[in-house]
Amino acid sequence: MDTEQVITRFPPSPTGTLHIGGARTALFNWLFARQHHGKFILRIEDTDKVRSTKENTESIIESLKWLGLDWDEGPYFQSQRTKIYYEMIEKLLSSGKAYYCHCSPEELEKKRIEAIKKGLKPKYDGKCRDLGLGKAPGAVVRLKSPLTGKTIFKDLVKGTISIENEQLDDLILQRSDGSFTYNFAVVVDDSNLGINYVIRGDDHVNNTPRQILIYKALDEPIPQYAHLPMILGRDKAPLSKRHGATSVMAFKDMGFLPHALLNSLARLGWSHGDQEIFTKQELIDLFSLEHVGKSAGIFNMEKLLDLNAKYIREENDSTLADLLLPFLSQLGCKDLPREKVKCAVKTLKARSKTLLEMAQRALFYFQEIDYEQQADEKFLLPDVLYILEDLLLDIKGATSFDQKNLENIFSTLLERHQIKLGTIAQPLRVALTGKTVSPGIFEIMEVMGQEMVVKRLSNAILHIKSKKGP
RNA sequence: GGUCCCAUCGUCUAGCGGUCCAGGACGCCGGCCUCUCACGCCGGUAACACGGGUUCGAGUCCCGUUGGGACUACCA
Repeated sequence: MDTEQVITRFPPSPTGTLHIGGARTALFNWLFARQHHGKFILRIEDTDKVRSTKENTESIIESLKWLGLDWDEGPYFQSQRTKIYYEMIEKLLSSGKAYYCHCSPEELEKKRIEAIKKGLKPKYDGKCRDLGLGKAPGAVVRLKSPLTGKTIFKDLVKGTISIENEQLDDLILQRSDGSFTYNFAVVVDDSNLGINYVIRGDDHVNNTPRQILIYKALDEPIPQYAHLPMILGRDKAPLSKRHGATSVMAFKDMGFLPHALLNSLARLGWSHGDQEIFTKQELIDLFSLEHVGKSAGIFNMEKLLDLNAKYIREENDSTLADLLLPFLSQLGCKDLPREKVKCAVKTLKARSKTLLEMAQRALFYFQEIDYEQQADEKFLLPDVLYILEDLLLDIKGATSFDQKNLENIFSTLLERHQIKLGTIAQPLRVALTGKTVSPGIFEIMEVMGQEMVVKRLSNAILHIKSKKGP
């Protein structure tokens, strides 16, 4: 009975797409809810009519789905919940916890500037606080917050935080145009939806006391708070657009596996001893707010890359082939035979950090090749011509084309010419792929198949001959 | 300016007074493996911001300094 159900929430604002900071906040809320068999609610904070877009909302939802962070309720839209806000404003007004203020923005701005000039805190002077003013055009509703005392709360990651109430001013709850401010809407929504754990970014710590005051005025239970440290860019500045691709969808497009991103996000700020790799279930079981660090961190791209490579290596070929197809298609290879893609994947999974990289490396299997200039100059030389010609004969005569048989063909060829594999491996590699780097030559020949190998080898031979010139 | 928060290798971090001349991971540098590149394996590089306390003993507790960040809006 004492175990109240845990209810968390993720409230993105559709003024932009979901970036990794938001994604981590969502992840921690999701983990916490899942671990406690509670509820995770999605709420879209679209009260900023000017900057919010439908596209962003859709993109955020798509990102969350891609990451596999499913929600139990919502998405709720703040823009559709105004009725509740009106009711709560009424409640505060009638109980004397809030009041109308007739001060004009201009008047306030003037006072602000004067206060700053005098070195004072630029807060509202409480002019209309006890005037008992009524509703009027241009009036706003302010919270009548306590002038003395302290507001204290126990943050689950930062510890006890306290602030003198005199530092806080009578903040506006409802604007003169009738719309509601962020701090008010959040409290009303969280309270209304039964949110009892608020896990959010560090940038909200200073808002928390203000929000607690609203809860108190509303006479509603105050949730538990956990403030996560910020994620910084390379330059140690808070993450923003100028740090390049930070949106979750950009990571998808770069060829990252959702779980790799999730794992890497989880380890930014949270830790479980020395463990680096976690399955989703482990994350759910082991996550703990107590082990969330207090200091901001820089997102480590190299580490993500490494994790992604690890997960690619461990993923099965068939799944990878499905994931790879769209990337290949993007690069101009459409309608490929899935089986062949799967074989290609097998040769490339240990050497690709992202799906995009894998697709690029796989291109020679599916597209006409060009010789890289340096590779051509260094390896496609007349002195290996006779070996390649001899090899071509063997290849043409091969009755089966699996790796085992290819290796046999080669060992007799090497024997016959008294050479080592090393002498023809690179020329052959360039002949077949156009590059000096590729999976093992027996692997790629098997995947390419006899016909393609014959063709590329013949082309290379002609190419070398043409070089000898007249 | 005021208020609040933060501070261990380049980066992410372990560390909840002695087991730490500080451990793991990524990166980087060597080596092994080897048909190239990877993978894998082995080894190396590198940090408790500074100054005072408290204590028999401090990376770990307290205070200060310095340096970061957040908030201070009729933005969210």
